[in-house]
Amino acid sequence: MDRLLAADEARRAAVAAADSLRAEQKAFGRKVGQASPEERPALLERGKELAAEVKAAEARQAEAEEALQQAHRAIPNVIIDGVPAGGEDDFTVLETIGDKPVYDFEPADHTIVGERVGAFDTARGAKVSGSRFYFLTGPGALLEFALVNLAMAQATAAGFTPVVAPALVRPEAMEGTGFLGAHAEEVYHLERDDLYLVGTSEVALAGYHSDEIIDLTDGPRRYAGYSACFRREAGSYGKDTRGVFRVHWFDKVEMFSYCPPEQAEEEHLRLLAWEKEFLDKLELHYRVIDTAAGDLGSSAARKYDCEAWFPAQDRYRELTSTSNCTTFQARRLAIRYRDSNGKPQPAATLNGTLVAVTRTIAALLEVHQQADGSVRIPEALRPYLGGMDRIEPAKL
RNA sequence: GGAGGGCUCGCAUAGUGGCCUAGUGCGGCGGUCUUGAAAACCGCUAUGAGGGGUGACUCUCAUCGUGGGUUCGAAUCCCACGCCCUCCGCCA
Repeated sequence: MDRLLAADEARRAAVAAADSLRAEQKAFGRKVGQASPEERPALLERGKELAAEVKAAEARQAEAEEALQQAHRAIPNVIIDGVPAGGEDDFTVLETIGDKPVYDFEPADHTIVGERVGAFDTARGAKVSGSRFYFLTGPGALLEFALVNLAMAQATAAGFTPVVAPALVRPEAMEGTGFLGAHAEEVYHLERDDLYLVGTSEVALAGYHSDEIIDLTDGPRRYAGYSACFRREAGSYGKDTRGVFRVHWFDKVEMFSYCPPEQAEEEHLRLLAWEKEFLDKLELHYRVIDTAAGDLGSSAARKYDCEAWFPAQDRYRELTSTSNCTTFQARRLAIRYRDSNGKPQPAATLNGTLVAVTRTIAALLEVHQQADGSVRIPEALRPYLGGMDRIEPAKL
């Protein structure tokens, strides 16, 4: 913090120095313009000196501004009061919804169920693209579209603007959303074109209103973005290697909201409520956690995760996650709104998963499997599957 | 991939080295006039950084797509990049 204040002080002084020199040069320029051709050569000597001084002052200004930027970028977002302290395991459980389902047989891992009903093919995924890739096949492919359509229908009904967002973005968007900080190793980069593959459409949806002053007088602006998502999964070697639980690529519908900072905490709870509504429709048992400060990443000031119960793993695993980024992303991306005085101010940005397709399919297969090897389709999803109420085991 | 044209303060446009402290029109906002409105007239009209006043305000600097360069001086000249448009090629 001290470093930041010092850097800002230095920048202010450098700017003031450069400003006054520029003013002097400007006045001098006018004098030269009005001078007669005979008078000019004598004046130009002084002009050269002035130009050199201005140049030097501007260099110092640029340096001071860069230093301040660096100091700023190094600092992650400020955590909201009440967020649990500590690391990954120090979360607080806020609530638990539903009861653990009871099985009168030994529930199989989602990988087994998926193969049994022919929902995906990871062996051929690996053959074609490498480990952590897959083909969704038959009922799995249909489930993807059903889940996406159910999510988009819910979001649209709630007033979100549906969006299909680009999966490749420029460095500014990646940097501005905070993904080149602590999570830089997670991100795919295309060197040749200097483009990044997004890990979430949050990146594109935040970039959408960058360098804009948006109108928030009618309340938050909400977008539901669908895109492919790519994650290197560096540092997770050997973790969740089977099936489609943790993969390098998946499709996702993401909620994204822009609102005035003072409304951000209530908006965060609304996003959480929409996530819960969706999980309820899928008839899943899950809990909501308040992620600890050490596990927030650089952009979030608070993060709630919904973790569904996976019976074969006998664990709660993250299905959705919603972050309140307060003004962190908006300050970097120049996303502003006019406050009640008409003055531009950084807006707050928030995001939340509606459905991360493959992981949700994994949950559905594992949770709704039946003794006969079939998988029951939750009621809400059936209209999007032509009325199908169960997936039968594939032949062979 | 190749060739050409373009990017100016909400929109449209003027501006080819100093009188640009960026002009004009439209739109928008406020006012005068009016019973009310229209018209007419007057004023205002972006962003950032910094300074002055309790405040309505006011002053300085920067910004003409972005970044460099040339020059005493750049919207204007040079280079690179981004984006848009037209045509050719290729393509789902």
